[in-house]
Amino acid sequence: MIYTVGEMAKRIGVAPSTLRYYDKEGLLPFVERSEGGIRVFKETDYEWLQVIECLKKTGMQLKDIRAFILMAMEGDSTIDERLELIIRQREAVAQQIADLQETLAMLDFKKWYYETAKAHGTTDVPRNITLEELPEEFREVRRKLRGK
Amino acid sequence: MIYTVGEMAKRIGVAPSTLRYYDKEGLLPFVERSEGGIRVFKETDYEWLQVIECLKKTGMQLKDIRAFILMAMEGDSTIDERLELIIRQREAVAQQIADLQETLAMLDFKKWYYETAKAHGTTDVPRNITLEELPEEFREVRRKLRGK
DNA sequence: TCTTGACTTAAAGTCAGGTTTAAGTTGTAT
DNA sequence: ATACAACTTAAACCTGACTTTAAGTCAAGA
Repeated sequence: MIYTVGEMAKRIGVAPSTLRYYDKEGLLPFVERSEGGIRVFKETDYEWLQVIECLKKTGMQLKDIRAFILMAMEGDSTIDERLELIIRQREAVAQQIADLQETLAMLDFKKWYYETAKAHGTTDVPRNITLEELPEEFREVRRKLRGK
Repeated sequence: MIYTVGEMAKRIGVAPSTLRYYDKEGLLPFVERSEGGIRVFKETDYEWLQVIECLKKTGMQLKDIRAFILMAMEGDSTIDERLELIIRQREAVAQQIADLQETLAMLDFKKWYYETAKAHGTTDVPRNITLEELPEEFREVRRKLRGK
């Protein structure tokens, strides 16, 4: 099965202009052309696009994704380099998850804060609550919000 | 304790120009000025800046953060609205974490892929492995990468 | 008082990651 | 053979979030 740029764009869920832009930026060196110059996407190209999507979700920039793709085009001589890059990116994503979990803790505190405010009709109550009255799970996060 | 824009920027870890930009965009309506027009940050302003940083980390846009800050300036009449916004943002962050965990699974597969390639000197081995030989934990993610 | 560093503003510049436009070409269906 | 949708390119435009620049003002120490 082969696809045009529009069909493949639909399949992976991006605009056709986005795939053309990626091609222009050198991220799609594997895409071939018809006699008339029309892009022809193959089934294996779908896998490459999935890898690009995956790396994009890790927060990697397009120029770094291009470097990875070009390495892959080089063949087996770049296996070590590609492994190192994947390991670094894995660590980066693990860190992003840890950061978001901290953010979630802040939001859980704010949720409690506004629920308590709602129950009393004023934010004065949660704002002025003593450390002892504050549910234990929120003490650390309130300390952090108010500075050292 | 009071701070100038430069001191407060250092304390929260952003450039002074960023705080001036936020002020220009209406995110800092609580910041007062000296006689001569110099911004004077108070201790409670630090808490606001922490809240702004927290909401930024959730992926919220500056214009939406401004709306939240302006609501807070309105006082207790906006408690319900603010609670709803916090709940929505909490859900959004929970979703982001779930998405990143999927990405992490992809990277773990790729890590195994390149480790196996490294051990054999070629990506042919992990690429052509049968579904039965593939470690069970990676079967789902490989299926997803290759399309339905 | 004078110097100096940090402050002020408006406006322009930067960067990433696209999207849109304009003019032209390809390829399929009738 | 012709129509028409979908393709092609280069170049301009857009958005968000800053950053830099230029010209000028404030405030604290010598």
